[in-house]
Amino acid sequence: MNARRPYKREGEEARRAALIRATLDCIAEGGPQAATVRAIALKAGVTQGLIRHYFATKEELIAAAHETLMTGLTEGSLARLDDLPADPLARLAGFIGNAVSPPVVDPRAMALWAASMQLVPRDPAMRAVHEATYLAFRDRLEAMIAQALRAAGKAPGPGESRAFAIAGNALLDGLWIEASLLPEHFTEGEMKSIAIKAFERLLDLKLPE
Amino acid sequence: MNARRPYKREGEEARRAALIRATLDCIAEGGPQAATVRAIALKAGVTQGLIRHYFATKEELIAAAHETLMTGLTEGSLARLDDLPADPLARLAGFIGNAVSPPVVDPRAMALWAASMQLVPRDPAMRAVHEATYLAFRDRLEAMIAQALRAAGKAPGPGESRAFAIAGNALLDGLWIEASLLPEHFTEGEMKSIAIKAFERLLDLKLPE
DNA sequence: TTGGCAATTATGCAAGCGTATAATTTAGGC
DNA sequence: GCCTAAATTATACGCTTGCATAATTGCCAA
Repeated sequence: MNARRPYKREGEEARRAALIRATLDCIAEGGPQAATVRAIALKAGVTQGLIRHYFATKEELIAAAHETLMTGLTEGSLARLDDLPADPLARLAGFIGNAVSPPVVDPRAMALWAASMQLVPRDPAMRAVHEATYLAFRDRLEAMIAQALRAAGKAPGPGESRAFAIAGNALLDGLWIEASLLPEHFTEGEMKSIAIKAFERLLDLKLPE
Repeated sequence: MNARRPYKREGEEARRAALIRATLDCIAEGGPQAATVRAIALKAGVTQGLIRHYFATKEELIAAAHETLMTGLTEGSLARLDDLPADPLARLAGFIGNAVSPPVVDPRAMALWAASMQLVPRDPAMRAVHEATYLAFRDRLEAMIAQALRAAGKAPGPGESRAFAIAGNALLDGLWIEASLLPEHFTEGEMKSIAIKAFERLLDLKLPE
């Protein structure tokens, strides 16, 4: 008579977080097709039935994992801003530097991001999450750009600010992808320098560092 | 007594090409998980058993499809370069405009690209293909930027040209992704205008159109 | 100490998957 | 016009998947 596996009760938050972390690990290691209910449960140290207790469907778990990933990436770029001087130009420069340097630049994160992008066009939930996180990031960038320009006495026109944010966001996205996908083609310092100089020319600003 | 489905014999090349095309269609429409043997066979207008007659395993078919996709994308972008005007400034502007407008901007291409990106960090062959196509594209852009700058009497410094190409490539990639992923957030004209203006400021150039 | 309830495990199921193999049809050489 | 080899269809098998449900266990209140 095999004894039933012993277990510990965990708070709802902790369990959900553990399941999401296990999901992201599975996707990062073997792609979305490797993130089966059984594999996720194994990695999280629970049995598969528990997943359905916290997420009505696997799709729901995947969407939650995507949201966690994206907000994590966004916050990674914003996290160390508090260490920088309040000067708007230094803040913008620091933000740009963070976005194209480790730990934001990371092959694992890149693989997860690519997996998510693939789902966005056909899964409404994923699309909504992407839209929200994309706009949140872009709005932060737009505000920072506007403050930096004002600090330099070059207040942007109404539509100009939006265009700067769209282009700046695209620039950071592209550099992040390149740095994450082919890291040995660039040194960390080079990427940072290219990003800062590109923003300087884009905004006609002199940025510190 | 149901009659057995009638069929036509096709040349090996044609059948392999049809199966690969059907595979890419399936991936574009429903992601890799939708590219099942049965779905591919249905879309190709054959029965599933035939697939194994041309490809020993499904993995082999997927690999062939990815190779076809990547070489097709590379050749497509290189071919479009020849259709552009000879004047360096108009040439660069036209190239930028094309890169952020249909048919280059295309949800199907985006989905396929995301599926490939996902494999790059894990699969050395995919990584090699990506590296080669990325560098080929970037080198072409670098040459066009250098010619445009020279035409405007602003020859770039040695390291400057590389930095412009990396940043410009990142900018185009990012805008292409945004436009493909959230098309209703931008009008075609807006994206084109943003891209051209961003390059004008980045390179300190006046571009036509 | 002990109920009781929610958290967790355990088991089962139907559907879809890739693959194997046998049966049949097509097309071309003779 | 038939005969043969290859192309294609048809069928079946074993496995994995996501999901459902029953059985058990851990924990907290009383």
